[in-house]
Amino acid sequence: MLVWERPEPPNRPVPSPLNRERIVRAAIQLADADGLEAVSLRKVAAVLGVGPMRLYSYIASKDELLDLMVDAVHAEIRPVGDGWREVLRSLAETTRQAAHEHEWLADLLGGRPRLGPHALARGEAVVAALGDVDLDAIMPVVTAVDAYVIGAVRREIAERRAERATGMDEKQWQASLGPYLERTFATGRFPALATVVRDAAHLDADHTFRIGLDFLLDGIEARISR
Amino acid sequence: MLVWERPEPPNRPVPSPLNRERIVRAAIQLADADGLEAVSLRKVAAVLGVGPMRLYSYIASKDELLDLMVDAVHAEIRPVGDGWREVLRSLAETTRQAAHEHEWLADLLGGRPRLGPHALARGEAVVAALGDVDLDAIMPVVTAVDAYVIGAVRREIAERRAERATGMDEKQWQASLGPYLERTFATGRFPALATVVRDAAHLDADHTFRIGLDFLLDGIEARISR
DNA sequence: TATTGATCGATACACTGTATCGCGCGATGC
DNA sequence: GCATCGCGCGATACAGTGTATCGATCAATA
Repeated sequence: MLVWERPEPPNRPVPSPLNRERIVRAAIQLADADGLEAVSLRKVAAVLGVGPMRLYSYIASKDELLDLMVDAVHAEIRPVGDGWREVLRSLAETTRQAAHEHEWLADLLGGRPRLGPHALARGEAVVAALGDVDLDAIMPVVTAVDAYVIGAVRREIAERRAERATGMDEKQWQASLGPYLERTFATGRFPALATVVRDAAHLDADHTFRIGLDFLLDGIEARISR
Repeated sequence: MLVWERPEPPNRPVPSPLNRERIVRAAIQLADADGLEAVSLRKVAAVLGVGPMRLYSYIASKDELLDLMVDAVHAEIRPVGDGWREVLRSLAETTRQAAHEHEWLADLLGGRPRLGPHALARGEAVVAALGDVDLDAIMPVVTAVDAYVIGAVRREIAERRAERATGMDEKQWQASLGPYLERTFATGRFPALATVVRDAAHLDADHTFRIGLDFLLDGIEARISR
């Protein structure tokens, strides 16, 4: 093809000044909008106006990008309060809140060791605020609270998604799950479970989370102050 | 191409009698051997000597297959014991054990509502064994224990994998993580955390799990018998 | 026996993460 | 100032994914 009919190379848009922060922000933006499965290296690169391979100068794999996303969110998690109990409660609540703002976090929490700077800074803040706790008790206590929060948040987000999947509101959800459970319970194979689901009081997500957390904190208190 | 040179259609291997159970078993076998990312519909189908599309007569999507896998494992989880405390402890321990036998379970636990027959049967067994607990307290209590177990197991498996990834044994792990943490702590940005990691007692996975579980059960006991 | 209907699975599609490697550009040496 | 070198970038390629489509095939029916 002759020069004349060959188009000039597009005058490169000022080569996007890239860095990990911009990449991670783009990825988080995609995940916030459309969930974790909307995060592909191609889409992230597209948001940044860049070819996919460009990202590999900054990360070695997609998993690393996910690690960076999780660590970035940990920058928002800073427990506050006086005394170990308030600190741990705050740790749990702020983590849960972060997962509400970034539902994809539920998919990632607990999936890989958190060794990034922001996660470590969070750990530092927690440990520093736990000065009134015996040194050897700190790790088990924080680990236990972390475990509870990870599991509780996962369950909560999973349920929320399932609700949303059937229709938009709780009505549709009950209209679709209710009948299934009703039919299943009608078989008589789960009498005790049926009684609980049908007759026991139902708590909303907030209360459920807090009650479980109270159980745990009560138990910790009993052993700590012993 | 003339008939003469065209090969006869292979005399069909007795069309594999398929059913969900066989499909799920094949998928679990793959996942046990090489992790969840080794489970693709093509590979599952190959194990069964069948085309990939054949599976869609039995499941509507891959997610459904994963749901079936999780439910199948729940058949193994049957808490035993006398009194609510033993039952809940057994529930936690057997779930953890199942995750040790099927590490991929850690990736799935808590990710979707568990409404399958085996999961419900597990729920029935738990609730039935909790006859000594107030009806309205059962859901919150079981939910809390479930949350703790999900989070604790995820953390534990994640750490185990990270260890395995660096080398095979704990030596290599410490040789690779240790220096990183050492260098990071050397910056002086995480003094409290550094003290805990360096000076506090370190518990193994079993103890960590049990201590957290004890915290929780103690807290539950305090509120239940009130 | 001819026709219909359902069923099965090969093929195709859009998309993924990432290895490869030729091109083009900036820096270096003459 | 010019030629050469080296290197980094990113287009292309590859192997794999989940699943929609739809033609061929076979059993059941008229």
